[in-house]
Amino acid sequence: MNIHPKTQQAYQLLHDGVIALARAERQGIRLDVDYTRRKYRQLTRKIEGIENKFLQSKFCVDWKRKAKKEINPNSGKQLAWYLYDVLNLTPVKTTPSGQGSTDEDALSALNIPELDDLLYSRKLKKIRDYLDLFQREQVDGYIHPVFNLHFARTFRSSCDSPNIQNTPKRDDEAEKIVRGALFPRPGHQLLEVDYSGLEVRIAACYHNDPTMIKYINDPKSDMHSDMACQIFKIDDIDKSIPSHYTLRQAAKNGFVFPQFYGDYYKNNAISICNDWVKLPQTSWKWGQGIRFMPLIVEDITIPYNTISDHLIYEKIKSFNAFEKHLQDIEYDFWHNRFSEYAKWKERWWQGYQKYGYIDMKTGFRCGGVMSRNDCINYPVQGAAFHCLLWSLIKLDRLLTVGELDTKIIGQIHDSIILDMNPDERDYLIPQIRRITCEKLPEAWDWIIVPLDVDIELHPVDGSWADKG
DNA sequence: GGAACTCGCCAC
DNA sequence: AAACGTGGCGAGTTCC
Repeated sequence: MNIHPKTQQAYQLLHDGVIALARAERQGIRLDVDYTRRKYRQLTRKIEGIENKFLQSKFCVDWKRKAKKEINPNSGKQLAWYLYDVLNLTPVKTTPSGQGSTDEDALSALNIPELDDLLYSRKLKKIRDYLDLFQREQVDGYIHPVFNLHFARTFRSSCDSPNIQNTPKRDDEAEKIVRGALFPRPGHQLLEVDYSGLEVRIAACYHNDPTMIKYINDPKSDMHSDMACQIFKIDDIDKSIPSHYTLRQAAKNGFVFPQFYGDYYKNNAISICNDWVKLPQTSWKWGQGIRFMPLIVEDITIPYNTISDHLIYEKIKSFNAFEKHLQDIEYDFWHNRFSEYAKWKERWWQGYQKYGYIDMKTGFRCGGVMSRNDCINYPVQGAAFHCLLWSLIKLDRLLTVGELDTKIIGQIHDSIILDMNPDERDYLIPQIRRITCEKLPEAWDWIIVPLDVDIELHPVDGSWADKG
Protein backbone atom coordinates (compact mmCIF):
# COMPACT_ATOMS: atom_id res chain seq x y z
CA MET A 1 0.00 0.00 0.00
CA ASN A 2 1.23 3.47 -0.83
CA ILE A 3 1.34 5.89 2.06
CA HIS A 4 1.42 9.53 1.10
CA PRO A 5 4.65 11.12 2.37
CA LYS A 6 2.61 13.75 4.21
CA THR A 7 0.65 11.04 5.99
CA GLN A 8 3.91 9.44 7.04
CA GLN A 9 5.09 12.82 8.29
CA ALA A 10 1.91 13.34 10.31
CA TYR A 11 2.21 9.84 11.78
CA GLN A 12 5.82 10.48 12.80
CA LEU A 13 4.95 13.87 14.31
CA LEU A 14 2.38 12.26 16.61
CA HIS A 15 4.77 9.52 17.68
CA ASP A 16 7.66 11.89 18.39
CA GLY A 17 5.28 14.37 19.99
CA VAL A 18 3.80 11.84 22.38
CA ILE A 19 7.26 10.91 23.65
CA ALA A 20 8.44 14.50 24.05
CA LEU A 21 5.24 15.42 25.88
CA ALA A 22 5.51 12.34 28.11
CA ARG A 23 8.92 13.60 29.19
CA ALA A 24 7.40 16.98 30.09
CA GLU A 25 4.65 15.16 31.98
CA ARG A 26 7.15 13.09 33.96
CA GLN A 27 9.17 16.20 34.80
CA GLY A 28 6.15 18.07 36.20
CA ILE A 29 5.67 21.55 37.56
CA ARG A 30 6.56 22.44 41.14
CA LEU A 31 3.64 23.43 43.34
CA ASP A 32 4.05 25.41 46.55
CA VAL A 33 1.86 23.07 48.58
CA ASP A 34 1.89 25.15 51.78
CA TYR A 35 0.92 28.29 49.92
CA THR A 36 -1.84 26.41 48.11
CA ARG A 37 -3.35 25.09 51.37
CA ARG A 38 -3.08 28.49 53.04
CA LYS A 39 -4.61 30.33 50.13
CA TYR A 40 -7.37 27.73 49.80
CA ARG A 41 -8.41 28.24 53.43
CA GLN A 42 -8.19 32.01 53.12
CA LEU A 43 -10.43 31.95 50.03
CA THR A 44 -12.89 29.64 51.77
CA ARG A 45 -13.29 32.08 54.65
CA LYS A 46 -13.76 34.95 52.25
CA ILE A 47 -16.32 33.03 50.18
CA GLU A 48 -18.28 32.05 53.31
CA GLY A 49 -18.44 35.70 54.37
CA ILE A 50 -19.73 36.84 51.00
CA GLU A 51 -22.20 33.95 50.70
CA ASN A 52 -23.61 34.62 54.17
CA LYS A 53 -24.05 38.27 53.36
CA PHE A 54 -25.79 37.33 50.13
CA LEU A 55 -28.05 34.76 51.76
CA GLN A 56 -29.16 37.27 54.41
CA SER A 57 -29.92 39.97 51.85
CA LYS A 58 -33.48 41.03 51.09
CA PHE A 59 -33.07 39.50 47.65
CA CYS A 60 -32.45 36.01 49.04
CA VAL A 61 -35.02 36.26 51.81
CA ASP A 62 -37.68 36.97 49.20
CA TRP A 63 -36.30 34.28 46.86
CA LYS A 64 -36.52 31.72 49.67
CA ARG A 65 -40.03 32.82 50.62
CA LYS A 66 -41.26 32.44 47.04
CA ALA A 67 -39.50 29.09 46.65
CA LYS A 68 -41.08 27.79 49.88
CA LYS A 69 -37.91 25.76 50.54
CA GLU A 70 -34.18 26.12 51.13
CA ILE A 71 -32.56 27.77 48.13
CA ASN A 72 -29.20 27.00 46.58
CA PRO A 73 -27.60 30.24 45.41
CA ASN A 74 -25.26 28.23 43.18
CA SER A 75 -28.11 26.78 41.18
CA GLY A 76 -28.57 28.55 37.88
CA LYS A 77 -31.90 26.85 37.44
CA GLN A 78 -33.28 28.12 40.74
CA LEU A 79 -31.91 31.60 40.13
CA ALA A 80 -33.35 31.75 36.61
CA TRP A 81 -36.72 30.64 37.98
CA TYR A 82 -36.74 33.42 40.60
CA LEU A 83 -35.45 36.20 38.33
CA TYR A 84 -37.36 35.42 35.18
CA ASP A 85 -40.48 33.53 36.36
CA VAL A 86 -41.16 35.11 39.76
CA LEU A 87 -39.80 38.64 39.37
CA ASN A 88 -40.67 38.61 35.65
CA LEU A 89 -37.44 40.32 34.68
CA THR A 90 -36.31 40.08 31.08
CA PRO A 91 -33.06 38.18 30.49
CA VAL A 92 -30.63 39.96 28.18
CA LYS A 93 -29.88 36.56 26.66
CA THR A 94 -30.86 32.92 26.85
CA THR A 95 -28.86 29.72 27.06
CA PRO A 96 -28.85 27.24 24.15
CA SER A 97 -31.71 25.33 25.78
CA GLY A 98 -33.82 28.47 25.99
CA GLN A 99 -33.55 29.16 29.72
CA GLY A 100 -32.88 32.76 30.73
CA SER A 101 -29.15 33.14 31.21
CA THR A 102 -27.65 33.68 34.64
CA ASP A 103 -24.08 34.29 33.52
CA GLU A 104 -22.05 37.36 34.46
CA ASP A 105 -23.35 39.50 31.58
CA ALA A 106 -26.97 38.61 32.26
CA LEU A 107 -26.77 39.24 36.01
CA SER A 108 -24.85 42.52 35.67
CA ALA A 109 -27.45 43.82 33.25
CA LEU A 110 -30.19 43.47 35.90
CA ASN A 111 -28.56 46.11 38.13
CA ILE A 112 -29.39 44.27 41.35
CA PRO A 113 -26.62 45.16 43.83
CA GLU A 114 -26.93 41.90 45.77
CA LEU A 115 -26.05 39.93 42.66
CA ASP A 116 -22.60 41.52 42.64
CA ASP A 117 -21.87 39.52 45.79
CA LEU A 118 -22.98 36.34 44.04
CA LEU A 119 -20.75 37.12 41.05
CA TYR A 120 -17.77 37.83 43.27
CA SER A 121 -18.22 34.60 45.22
CA ARG A 122 -18.49 32.72 41.91
CA LYS A 123 -15.21 34.25 40.83
CA LEU A 124 -13.44 33.37 44.09
CA LYS A 125 -14.77 29.81 43.92
CA LYS A 126 -13.43 29.45 40.42
CA ILE A 127 -10.02 30.53 41.69
CA ARG A 128 -10.29 28.14 44.63
CA ASP A 129 -11.20 25.26 42.29
CA TYR A 130 -7.87 25.62 40.50
CA LEU A 131 -5.96 25.44 43.79
CA ASP A 132 -8.05 22.46 44.85
CA LEU A 133 -7.30 20.63 41.62
CA PHE A 134 -3.57 21.36 41.88
CA GLN A 135 -3.53 20.08 45.44
CA ARG A 136 -5.34 16.87 44.56
CA GLU A 137 -3.14 16.17 41.56
CA GLN A 138 0.24 16.98 43.09
CA VAL A 139 2.67 14.20 43.96
CA ASP A 140 5.58 15.14 46.21
CA GLY A 141 5.06 18.80 45.39
CA TYR A 142 4.87 18.42 41.60
CA ILE A 143 1.84 18.41 39.32
CA HIS A 144 2.07 16.29 36.17
CA PRO A 145 -0.39 17.54 33.55
CA VAL A 146 -1.30 14.96 30.90
CA PHE A 147 -0.96 16.16 27.30
CA ASN A 148 -3.22 14.40 24.80
CA LEU A 149 -2.68 14.38 21.05
CA HIS A 150 -5.61 12.13 20.17
CA PHE A 151 -8.70 13.96 21.48
CA ALA A 152 -9.19 17.23 19.61
CA ARG A 153 -11.01 17.09 16.25
CA THR A 154 -8.57 19.65 14.95
CA PHE A 155 -5.52 17.52 15.82
CA ARG A 156 -4.58 20.10 18.39
CA SER A 157 -3.62 18.94 21.89
CA SER A 158 -5.69 18.87 25.03
CA CYS A 159 -4.51 18.73 28.61
CA ASP A 160 -5.93 17.35 31.84
CA SER A 161 -5.24 16.27 35.41
CA PRO A 162 -4.81 19.21 35.83
CA ASN A 163 -5.37 21.19 32.65
CA ILE A 164 -2.49 23.63 32.76
CA GLN A 165 -3.62 25.18 29.48
CA ASN A 166 -6.39 27.21 31.11
CA THR A 167 -4.70 28.71 34.16
CA PRO A 168 -6.00 32.28 34.55
CA LYS A 169 -3.94 35.11 33.10
CA ARG A 170 -6.38 37.85 32.00
CA ASP A 171 -7.79 38.64 35.43
CA ASP A 172 -5.11 40.11 37.70
CA GLU A 173 -6.47 38.73 40.96
CA ALA A 174 -6.98 35.22 39.58
CA GLU A 175 -3.62 35.20 37.83
CA LYS A 176 -1.75 36.27 40.93
CA ILE A 177 -3.34 33.62 43.16
CA VAL A 178 -3.36 30.65 40.78
CA ARG A 179 -0.14 31.17 38.83
CA GLY A 180 1.41 32.26 42.11
CA ALA A 181 1.23 28.61 43.25
CA LEU A 182 3.42 27.27 40.45
CA PHE A 183 7.23 27.44 40.50
CA PRO A 184 10.34 26.10 38.79
CA ARG A 185 12.65 23.75 40.71
CA PRO A 186 14.70 25.58 43.37
CA GLY A 187 17.39 27.78 41.85
CA HIS A 188 15.71 27.67 38.44
CA GLN A 189 13.48 30.03 36.49
CA LEU A 190 10.40 29.63 34.30
CA LEU A 191 10.76 30.49 30.63
CA GLU A 192 7.91 30.83 28.15
CA VAL A 193 8.41 30.75 24.40
CA ASP A 194 5.40 32.10 22.59
CA TYR A 195 4.85 32.18 18.83
CA SER A 196 3.42 35.60 18.02
CA GLY A 197 0.32 35.60 15.84
CA LEU A 198 0.88 31.98 14.88
CA GLU A 199 -2.63 31.17 13.67
CA VAL A 200 -2.80 34.29 11.51
CA ARG A 201 0.55 33.39 9.94
CA ILE A 202 -0.40 29.77 9.32
CA ALA A 203 -3.73 30.85 7.83
CA ALA A 204 -1.74 32.98 5.40
CA CYS A 205 0.12 29.85 4.26
CA TYR A 206 -3.21 28.41 3.15
CA HIS A 207 -4.89 31.45 1.57
CA ASN A 208 -1.82 33.40 0.35
CA ASP A 209 -3.67 36.69 0.62
CA PRO A 210 -1.22 39.40 -0.53
CA THR A 211 -2.54 42.05 1.87
CA MET A 212 -2.20 39.70 4.83
CA ILE A 213 1.27 38.66 3.75
CA LYS A 214 2.28 42.32 3.54
CA TYR A 215 1.03 42.87 7.08
CA ILE A 216 3.05 39.89 8.29
CA ASN A 217 6.21 40.83 6.40
CA ASP A 218 6.23 44.46 7.47
CA PRO A 219 6.71 44.64 11.24
CA LYS A 220 5.92 48.36 11.20
CA SER A 221 2.44 47.73 9.81
CA ASP A 222 -0.32 46.62 12.17
CA MET A 223 -3.57 45.09 10.99
CA HIS A 224 -5.32 45.62 14.33
CA SER A 225 -4.43 49.31 14.50
CA ASP A 226 -5.65 49.79 10.94
CA MET A 227 -8.95 48.12 11.80
CA ALA A 228 -9.28 50.23 14.95
CA CYS A 229 -8.88 53.37 12.85
CA GLN A 230 -11.56 52.22 10.47
CA ILE A 231 -13.99 51.04 13.16
CA PHE A 232 -13.66 54.10 15.39
CA LYS A 233 -13.00 56.66 12.67
CA ILE A 234 -9.67 57.94 13.90
CA ASP A 235 -6.52 58.90 11.97
CA ASP A 236 -3.96 56.75 13.73
CA ILE A 237 -3.38 54.55 16.74
CA ASP A 238 -0.70 55.61 19.18
CA LYS A 239 -0.29 52.47 21.31
CA SER A 240 1.26 54.46 24.17
CA ILE A 241 -2.07 56.23 24.75
CA PRO A 242 -4.17 53.90 26.96
CA SER A 243 -7.49 54.70 25.27
CA HIS A 244 -5.92 54.06 21.85
CA TYR A 245 -4.59 50.76 23.08
CA THR A 246 -8.09 49.83 24.26
CA LEU A 247 -9.50 50.63 20.83
CA ARG A 248 -6.85 48.44 19.22
CA GLN A 249 -7.74 45.60 21.60
CA ALA A 250 -11.42 46.15 20.75
CA ALA A 251 -10.68 45.88 17.03
CA LYS A 252 -8.49 42.82 17.51
CA ASN A 253 -10.60 40.81 19.97
CA GLY A 254 -14.02 42.24 19.12
CA PHE A 255 -13.79 42.20 15.33
CA VAL A 256 -10.70 40.77 13.60
CA PHE A 257 -10.30 37.46 15.42
CA PRO A 258 -14.03 36.70 15.64
CA GLN A 259 -14.27 37.40 11.90
CA PHE A 260 -11.44 34.94 11.26
CA TYR A 261 -13.31 32.32 13.28
CA GLY A 262 -16.44 32.94 11.23
CA ASP A 263 -18.40 35.40 13.34
CA TYR A 264 -20.29 38.37 11.86
CA TYR A 265 -20.91 42.07 12.39
CA LYS A 266 -23.99 41.82 14.62
CA ASN A 267 -22.12 39.87 17.29
CA ASN A 268 -19.06 42.07 16.75
CA ALA A 269 -21.09 45.19 17.49
CA ILE A 270 -22.42 43.75 20.75
CA SER A 271 -19.01 42.50 21.83
CA ILE A 272 -17.21 45.78 21.09
CA CYS A 273 -19.82 47.85 22.93
CA ASN A 274 -20.23 45.49 25.90
CA ASP A 275 -16.69 44.29 26.46
CA TRP A 276 -14.47 47.09 25.24
CA VAL A 277 -15.89 50.59 24.82
CA LYS A 278 -18.83 50.24 27.24
CA LEU A 279 -21.57 51.76 25.12
CA PRO A 280 -25.26 50.85 25.53
CA GLN A 281 -27.37 49.24 22.81
CA THR A 282 -29.52 52.37 22.49
CA SER A 283 -29.25 55.89 21.12
CA TRP A 284 -26.04 57.37 22.45
CA LYS A 285 -25.73 60.50 24.55
CA TRP A 286 -22.66 62.66 25.11
CA GLY A 287 -20.37 61.43 27.86
CA GLN A 288 -20.96 57.67 27.51
CA GLY A 289 -18.49 54.81 27.27
CA ILE A 290 -14.76 54.79 27.91
CA ARG A 291 -12.84 57.99 28.22
CA PHE A 292 -11.20 58.72 24.92
CA MET A 293 -9.27 61.82 23.86
CA PRO A 294 -9.38 65.51 24.58
CA LEU A 295 -11.71 67.04 22.03
CA ILE A 296 -10.80 70.38 20.47
CA VAL A 297 -13.78 72.40 19.26
CA GLU A 298 -13.02 75.88 17.99
CA ASP A 299 -9.78 76.17 19.97
CA ILE A 300 -11.38 75.09 23.22
CA THR A 301 -10.13 71.81 24.61
CA ILE A 302 -12.75 69.69 26.35
CA PRO A 303 -10.71 67.53 28.72
CA TYR A 304 -12.93 64.49 29.32
CA ASN A 305 -14.04 63.35 25.93
CA THR A 306 -15.62 59.91 25.76
CA ILE A 307 -15.93 57.43 22.93
CA SER A 308 -19.60 58.30 22.46
CA ASP A 309 -18.68 62.00 22.07
CA HIS A 310 -16.25 61.05 19.35
CA LEU A 311 -18.58 58.69 17.52
CA ILE A 312 -21.52 61.10 17.70
CA TYR A 313 -19.20 63.78 16.32
CA GLU A 314 -18.42 61.34 13.49
CA LYS A 315 -22.16 60.91 12.79
CA ILE A 316 -22.47 57.49 14.41
CA LYS A 317 -25.11 58.33 16.97
CA SER A 318 -26.55 55.04 18.17
CA PHE A 319 -25.84 51.37 18.55
CA ASN A 320 -27.88 50.68 15.43
CA ALA A 321 -25.80 53.11 13.43
CA PHE A 322 -22.64 51.49 14.77
CA GLU A 323 -23.91 48.07 13.80
CA LYS A 324 -24.62 49.28 10.28
CA HIS A 325 -21.14 50.83 10.21
CA LEU A 326 -19.64 47.45 11.17
CA GLN A 327 -21.65 45.77 8.43
CA ASP A 328 -19.97 48.06 5.90
CA ILE A 329 -16.59 47.36 7.46
CA GLU A 330 -17.20 43.63 7.29
CA TYR A 331 -18.03 43.94 3.59
CA ASP A 332 -14.85 45.93 3.00
CA PHE A 333 -12.83 43.50 5.11
CA TRP A 334 -13.69 40.46 2.98
CA HIS A 335 -14.32 42.07 -0.43
CA ASN A 336 -11.47 44.58 -0.55
CA ARG A 337 -8.90 44.18 2.20
CA PHE A 338 -8.70 40.36 2.36
CA SER A 339 -10.45 39.28 -0.82
CA GLU A 340 -8.01 36.45 -1.56
CA TYR A 341 -8.54 35.12 1.96
CA ALA A 342 -12.30 35.21 1.32
CA LYS A 343 -11.91 33.31 -1.94
CA TRP A 344 -9.83 30.67 -0.18
CA LYS A 345 -12.56 30.22 2.45
CA GLU A 346 -15.12 29.62 -0.26
CA ARG A 347 -12.86 27.21 -2.21
CA TRP A 348 -12.11 25.28 0.97
CA TRP A 349 -15.80 24.95 1.83
CA GLN A 350 -16.64 23.83 -1.74
CA GLY A 351 -13.79 21.31 -1.59
CA TYR A 352 -15.13 19.75 1.58
CA GLN A 353 -18.63 19.50 0.11
CA LYS A 354 -17.25 17.79 -2.98
CA TYR A 355 -14.82 15.34 -1.35
CA GLY A 356 -16.07 15.03 2.23
CA TYR A 357 -12.79 15.89 3.90
CA ILE A 358 -10.05 18.48 4.13
CA ASP A 359 -6.31 17.93 4.33
CA MET A 360 -4.04 20.01 6.52
CA LYS A 361 -0.65 21.29 5.42
CA THR A 362 0.81 18.94 8.03
CA GLY A 363 -0.69 15.79 6.51
CA PHE A 364 -3.68 15.30 8.80
CA ARG A 365 -7.11 14.73 7.32
CA CYS A 366 -10.38 16.02 8.85
CA GLY A 367 -13.62 14.35 7.85
CA GLY A 368 -17.07 13.63 9.19
CA VAL A 369 -19.81 16.20 9.54
CA MET A 370 -18.30 19.67 9.44
CA SER A 371 -19.81 23.16 9.20
CA ARG A 372 -18.43 25.88 6.96
CA ASN A 373 -16.67 27.47 9.91
CA ASP A 374 -15.21 24.11 10.91
CA CYS A 375 -13.74 23.70 7.42
CA ILE A 376 -12.03 27.05 7.69
CA ASN A 377 -10.88 26.79 11.29
CA TYR A 378 -9.66 23.22 11.70
CA PRO A 379 -6.81 23.24 9.19
CA VAL A 380 -5.46 26.49 10.60
CA GLN A 381 -5.76 25.53 14.28
CA GLY A 382 -4.28 22.11 13.67
CA ALA A 383 -1.33 23.11 11.50
CA ALA A 384 -0.48 26.02 13.81
CA PHE A 385 -0.31 23.63 16.76
CA HIS A 386 1.81 21.22 14.72
CA CYS A 387 4.37 23.98 14.24
CA LEU A 388 4.58 24.28 18.00
CA LEU A 389 4.78 20.51 18.41
CA TRP A 390 7.58 20.19 15.85
CA SER A 391 9.56 22.86 17.71
CA LEU A 392 8.89 21.20 21.04
CA ILE A 393 10.19 17.87 19.74
CA LYS A 394 13.39 19.46 18.42
CA LEU A 395 13.91 21.41 21.62
CA ASP A 396 13.35 18.27 23.68
CA ARG A 397 16.04 16.51 21.65
CA LEU A 398 18.46 19.37 22.14
CA LEU A 399 17.93 19.23 25.90
CA THR A 400 18.05 15.44 26.11
CA VAL A 401 21.00 14.78 23.84
CA GLY A 402 22.99 17.65 25.37
CA GLU A 403 22.11 16.39 28.88
CA LEU A 404 21.03 19.87 29.90
CA ASP A 405 19.49 20.54 33.29
CA THR A 406 16.72 22.67 31.73
CA LYS A 407 13.47 20.76 31.12
CA ILE A 408 10.32 21.34 29.08
CA ILE A 409 7.39 21.22 31.51
CA GLY A 410 4.43 22.12 29.37
CA GLN A 411 2.85 23.53 26.24
CA ILE A 412 -0.16 25.78 25.58
CA HIS A 413 -1.03 25.44 21.85
CA ASP A 414 1.35 28.13 20.64
CA SER A 415 3.82 28.30 23.51
CA ILE A 416 6.33 26.13 25.35
CA ILE A 417 7.03 26.38 29.09
CA LEU A 418 10.45 25.46 30.42
CA ASP A 419 11.97 25.06 33.87
CA MET A 420 15.43 26.50 33.16
CA ASN A 421 18.78 26.38 34.89
CA PRO A 422 19.93 30.04 34.74
CA ASP A 423 23.49 28.92 33.83
CA GLU A 424 22.12 27.52 30.57
CA ARG A 425 20.22 30.65 29.63
CA ASP A 426 22.77 32.29 27.34
CA TYR A 427 23.30 29.10 25.40
CA LEU A 428 19.66 28.16 25.25
CA ILE A 429 17.84 31.30 24.16
CA PRO A 430 19.59 31.63 20.77
CA GLN A 431 19.10 27.90 20.23
CA ILE A 432 15.39 28.23 20.91
CA ARG A 433 15.10 31.09 18.43
CA ARG A 434 17.00 29.06 15.86
CA ILE A 435 14.73 26.02 16.19
CA THR A 436 11.42 27.88 16.31
CA CYS A 437 12.03 30.59 13.70
CA GLU A 438 14.68 29.16 11.35
CA LYS A 439 14.76 25.36 11.47
CA LEU A 440 11.01 24.92 11.27
CA PRO A 441 10.49 26.91 8.05
CA GLU A 442 13.49 25.06 6.60
CA ALA A 443 11.85 21.73 7.40
CA TRP A 444 8.36 22.68 6.16
CA ASP A 445 8.53 24.50 2.86
CA TRP A 446 4.84 25.38 2.89
CA ILE A 447 5.60 27.97 5.59
CA ILE A 448 5.89 31.01 3.33
CA VAL A 449 5.83 33.77 5.95
CA PRO A 450 8.39 34.64 8.64
CA LEU A 451 7.80 33.27 12.14
CA ASP A 452 8.55 35.10 15.36
CA VAL A 453 8.62 34.19 19.06
CA ASP A 454 8.28 36.18 22.26
CA ILE A 455 10.51 34.87 25.02
CA GLU A 456 9.41 35.69 28.55
CA LEU A 457 11.72 35.05 31.48
CA HIS A 458 10.35 34.80 35.00
CA PRO A 459 12.71 35.56 37.91
CA VAL A 460 14.94 32.88 39.42
CA ASP A 461 12.87 31.14 42.13
CA GLY A 462 9.89 33.28 41.08
CA SER A 463 6.41 31.89 40.50
CA TRP A 464 4.51 31.80 37.21
CA ALA A 465 2.81 35.01 38.34
CA ASP A 466 6.08 36.87 38.91
CA LYS A 467 7.13 38.98 35.96
CA GLY A 468 10.76 39.02 34.88
C1' DG B 1 -25.73 5.69 42.92
C1' DG B 2 -23.65 6.61 38.60
C1' DA B 3 -24.11 8.29 33.68
C1' DA B 4 -25.26 12.05 31.00
C1' DC B 5 -26.90 16.28 30.69
C1' DT B 6 -26.87 21.82 31.28
C1' DC B 7 -24.62 25.90 32.56
C1' DG B 8 -20.85 28.84 33.64
C1' DC B 9 -16.07 30.04 32.93
C1' DC B 10 -10.92 29.46 32.45
C1' DA B 11 -7.33 29.17 28.35
C1' DC B 12 -5.68 29.51 23.14
C1' DA C 1 -26.91 32.11 3.00
C1' DA C 2 -25.66 32.06 7.60
C1' DA C 3 -23.54 33.44 11.43
C1' DC C 4 -17.63 32.02 16.99
C1' DG C 5 -13.38 27.44 16.37
C1' DT C 6 -10.89 24.02 20.15
C1' DG C 7 -10.48 22.14 24.81
C1' DG C 8 -11.24 20.83 30.75
C1' DC C 9 -13.66 21.04 34.89
C1' DG C 10 -17.03 22.07 38.76
C1' DA C 11 -21.87 22.31 40.51
C1' DG C 12 -26.46 21.34 39.80
C1' DT C 13 -29.82 18.42 37.80
C1' DT C 14 -32.20 14.55 35.61
C1' DC C 15 -32.52 9.93 34.04
C1' DC C 16 -32.15 5.09 34.65
